[in-house]
Amino acid sequence: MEDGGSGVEGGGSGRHQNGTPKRPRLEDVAARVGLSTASVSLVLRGVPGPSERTRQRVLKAAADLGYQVDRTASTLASRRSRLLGVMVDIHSPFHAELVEHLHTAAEEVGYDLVLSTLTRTRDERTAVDTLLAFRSEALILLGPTAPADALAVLDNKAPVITVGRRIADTALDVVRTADDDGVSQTIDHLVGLGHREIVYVDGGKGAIATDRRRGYRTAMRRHGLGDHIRVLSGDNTEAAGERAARHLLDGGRLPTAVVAYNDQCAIGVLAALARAGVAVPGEVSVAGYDDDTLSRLSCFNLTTVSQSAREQARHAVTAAVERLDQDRTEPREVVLTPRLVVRGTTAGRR
Amino acid sequence: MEDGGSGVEGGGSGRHQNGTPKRPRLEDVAARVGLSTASVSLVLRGVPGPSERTRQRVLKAAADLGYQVDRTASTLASRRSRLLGVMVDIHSPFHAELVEHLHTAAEEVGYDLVLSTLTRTRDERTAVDTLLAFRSEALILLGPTAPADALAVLDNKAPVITVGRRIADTALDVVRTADDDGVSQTIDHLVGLGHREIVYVDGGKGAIATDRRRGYRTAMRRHGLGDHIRVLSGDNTEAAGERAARHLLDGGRLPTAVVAYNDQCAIGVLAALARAGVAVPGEVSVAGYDDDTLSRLSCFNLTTVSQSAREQARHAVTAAVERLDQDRTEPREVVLTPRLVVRGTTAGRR
DNA sequence: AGGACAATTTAAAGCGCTTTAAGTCCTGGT
DNA sequence: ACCAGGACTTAAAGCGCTTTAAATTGTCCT
Repeated sequence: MEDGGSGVEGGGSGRHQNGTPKRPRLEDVAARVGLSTASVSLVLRGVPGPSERTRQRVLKAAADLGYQVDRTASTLASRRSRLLGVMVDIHSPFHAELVEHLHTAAEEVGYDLVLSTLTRTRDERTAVDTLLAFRSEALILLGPTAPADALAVLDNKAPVITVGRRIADTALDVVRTADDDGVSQTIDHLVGLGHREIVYVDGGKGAIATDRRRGYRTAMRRHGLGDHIRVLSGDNTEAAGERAARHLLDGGRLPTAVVAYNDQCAIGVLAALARAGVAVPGEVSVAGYDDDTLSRLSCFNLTTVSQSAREQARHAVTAAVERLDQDRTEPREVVLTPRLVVRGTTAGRR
Repeated sequence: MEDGGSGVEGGGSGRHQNGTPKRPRLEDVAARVGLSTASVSLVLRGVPGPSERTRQRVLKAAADLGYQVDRTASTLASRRSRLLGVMVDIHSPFHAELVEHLHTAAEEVGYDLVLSTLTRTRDERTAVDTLLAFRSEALILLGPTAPADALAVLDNKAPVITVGRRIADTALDVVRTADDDGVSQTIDHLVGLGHREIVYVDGGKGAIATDRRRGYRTAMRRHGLGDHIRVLSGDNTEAAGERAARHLLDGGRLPTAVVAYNDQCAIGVLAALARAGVAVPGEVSVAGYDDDTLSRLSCFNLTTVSQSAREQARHAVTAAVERLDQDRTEPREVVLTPRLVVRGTTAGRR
């Protein structure tokens, strides 16, 4: 009861004016309870040692003062930021999902996230430099496009965990799904429904596109449909899907199914077919990839492939923690199996 | 030429192992050129004073060492983080756009951004605490839902700039667009095309929804169409749009135009109408709000209202800078005029 | 040569916290 | 009584940088 004063500070007392924020420091809390900053620090971090009585008083004082630890100071002092730097493309719904799960996974192991985003005017280099400036202990890069050797150099500054992209023979940690497997599952599904003429709309020359295309080819051959393999050029846009579909429509005979590189592209296909009066899935079945928010819209209800964001996020965090706290040094590649999500755009042959 | 050594450090020399990152410090750079850390600091920050020769040598040494300033240390030492904390909903395409412009605007005035996102398990409180822990000098909150008084309390810790939401009589800075005006423009457009029976699908009870609804009512009356006012309950989801449209379809007589609270909702309307074989815009015109990525998809090509993300972002950063560097203390509210984007879902009455 | 003055450079004191080694107090045991 | 040992506390030394006041040079006059 010998505490000097109590209760919340007078309203508005801490108002920032003339650039004098007056944020309470550890020392202020210490003074309030007549203890050293060392003890207060111990209590606030939950380190065992301080007595129960001290603990209570400190906690109360901190709450009264509205004390909040200053990360910059504690990072500097402890030589640990407990921060995982995450590079994301803020326009990607899939990245959004990953970030969501990264947050919960990181929290469980006592780490925080700092996000740095790619934009039209902000390249990967800038984004990563920002993460490093914050003293991130590890870098989780979502779908980086930088060349493998650049990533390897980066790895010298902080462990790099690449998510969603295959990287040939490097010492980096990689978490991804088997893209070829995903497309393969789609083909199996379609063949199972009786389809034979299945066209694939390509996604360009990236590592991911390459894998998905391979998955298509391999699966077709496996089903003895090597002669029906047909790849139309395209990319990850709706426009590409439309173009491909129009090409098919102009070509006279339509295939019975179209598998697109991703959902955006698939939706372009869908739009073009609808405009031409072709029934989906009545006359033609269509499938995408990514399980984008788009694909779930009831007006599309697109059959697609889900990439298990949750699992990828957890593995990425685990990989980081192993590097940081369990000094693992050999690289690890985690390849997850994607999951086919059958919705309304695929059906048996008429 | 008296520099000790030169060129890039041996490959992989800085490898982190056993948690010993060995990141170069200012002192290392200083030692390399035989100067004090004070001089190096001056050069690296571009402060005038150091001679040209010193400048060159320091810059080279820093580059050779791969030196990168440690934000935590400089923030602590300078008592300035030059950081603007931004709270975003990472799933929102509109926020994504805002962030993109916030980045460029902030960079122009020498500030950096730190992002903190809302997720299903991460509330506004947590997000804001994180921003404060990083010592953000101002908080830019995108579409916060916290009550006005909670925001006012927050404002005592750092200037708060609320974006995209109206806040009644507080001392906070607000940047937003006139939601009522946006809907109003849509109505004007439709009336101009000859429509009279225009139904509005509501967005619920938030501040934004209220404004938009009011815009609808006011505009209808202004055109002498008070008798035709008809508001269907709904929310910000596709499902709500479908429900509303089905209600209209079941009701027998269709209106000639439907204006929805937002694009998601409008797309639900579109889907339901399409399923029922109603031609858009042939029989019924439809309009949304937000100029969502969705609305631009050629398969929707939705007439909608754009919220000028770029301008809102610039104003938000300006407001923050005025508070921080030009000690403005009176609150400012910036209300921008939204812009109607006429696309393919609205047309003259048949 | 001597001194005033401008141009550079730097010593040193922190920023707000963590951490380690060193206390300070009590309890008991003997 | 006295001391070992446990339970708490705390003094003090940084972390990697910025910043201010002061020191060091160099330059130019008279």
